[in-house]
Amino acid sequence: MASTAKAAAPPRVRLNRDRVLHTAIALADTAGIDALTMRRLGEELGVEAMSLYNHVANKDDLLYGMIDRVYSEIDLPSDEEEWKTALRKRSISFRDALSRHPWATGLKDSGTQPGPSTLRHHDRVIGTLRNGGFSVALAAHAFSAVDSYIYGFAMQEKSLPFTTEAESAAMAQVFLANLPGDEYPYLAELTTQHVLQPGYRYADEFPFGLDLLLDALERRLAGP
Amino acid sequence: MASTAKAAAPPRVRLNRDRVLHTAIALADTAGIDALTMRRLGEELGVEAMSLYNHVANKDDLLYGMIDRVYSEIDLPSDEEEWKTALRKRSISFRDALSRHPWATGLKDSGTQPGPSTLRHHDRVIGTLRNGGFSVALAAHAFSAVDSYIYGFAMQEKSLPFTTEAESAAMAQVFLANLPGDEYPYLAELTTQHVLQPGYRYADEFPFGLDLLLDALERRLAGP
DNA sequence: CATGATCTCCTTACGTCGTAAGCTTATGCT
DNA sequence: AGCATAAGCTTACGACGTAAGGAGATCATG
Repeated sequence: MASTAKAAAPPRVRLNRDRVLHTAIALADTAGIDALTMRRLGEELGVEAMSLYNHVANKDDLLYGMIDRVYSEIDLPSDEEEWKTALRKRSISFRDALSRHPWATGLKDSGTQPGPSTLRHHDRVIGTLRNGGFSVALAAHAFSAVDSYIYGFAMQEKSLPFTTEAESAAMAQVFLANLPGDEYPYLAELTTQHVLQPGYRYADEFPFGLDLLLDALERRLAGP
Repeated sequence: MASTAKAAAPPRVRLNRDRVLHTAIALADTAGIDALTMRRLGEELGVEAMSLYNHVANKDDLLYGMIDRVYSEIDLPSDEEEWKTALRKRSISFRDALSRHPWATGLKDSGTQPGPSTLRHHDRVIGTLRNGGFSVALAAHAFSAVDSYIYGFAMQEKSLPFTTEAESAAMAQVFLANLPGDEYPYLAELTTQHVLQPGYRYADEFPFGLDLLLDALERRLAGP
């Protein structure tokens, strides 16, 4: 009887940092970063908000942990491939990760507390460049250029109010209808002749800029 | 005496949207975006928080207005210069603006409600490319690539916990001391041999990536 | 100039947020 | 078995954005 009572006792799953981070990311992905409140996250985990503080120092710590998890999802550059293809693959993987977790782009002070996955990622990217023949200075320049582009692209993609082709078309129509026809002629032209073309998705613009950068880097590496 | 009373009456300056936006930007610049609350902004203007709502629909509207103001600070590309130099100048002016107003980089949904200055800016940039011989599609690609880079660079710059050379050096020292020596060898190398070199400032990395992109675009324009 | 409408600004209040303090209960160690 | 430690809960506080509605100033119209 005592044992029955015990058996009926809550089959509660203990909380831990991993479960907290995992659920936080899932919540931010599906409901948006604004929905990620301590109370809501607690609810999602069947726990009161304040209990989360046993596994996370505060909300910023939670966010830092989430960001490091996103970095851990990025495929590291292979060191068996040429630097250019290795870097290209990891760049696409990087953008994919930011596209799966749009909230990770533009979190305040995201770079101030880099976690282990973040550091490892950076280290491997720089290593790929160095082993590809880049000087320390050129590797630093290249790293800054490529990652700025990826980050900025993800940011723009996120801030766009559409993602699918149909949404794009709808938005573009509204946009065109609302803007003073001849005041922004080039913008209107680009909208009708590019954005409104069948099959357009902003995400498809990504490889263009990436290859622009990688080709240019290759040239710098070979040239003077 | 009635007149004396009248003369002593509050020499109150009327509020208007322009004053609200101007003061909001100044506040965000000096005290950070977190300090920009409706109450604090009201205080700054000698007014109660709720009075602001006569000139601004809500806080998002305030932020949209601020962002459009930042765009209005960017030098538009001259149409008397070659596309490349015109775009280069405007890109540097763009980054300068984002550097003066770091809060403007990464505000949520910044692109969903473009204001008139934003639209004019985009229109002129696209126009510069079109008149420089870019096809509509190539202009769209180029615009996306360059502005993603600028945006991303500003983002990284903001998220870095240092700006001056002295701060960089101090941070780098702490960073090196704290990270597991041989776990991130390339990162360590880059830090000591690049970041810790005298005269280093991350902002100086900007022209490298920009010229990489512009040179590459020039080549695409000429080539196939 | 008078009078009514409209706009500006203020007061009060509500629900939500992150999280400090201190309690109770569960776990782990000796 | 008994106790230290950790995990989770309750309650509460101050700050936030902003809804509702009142008071005073300003403006439009006769």
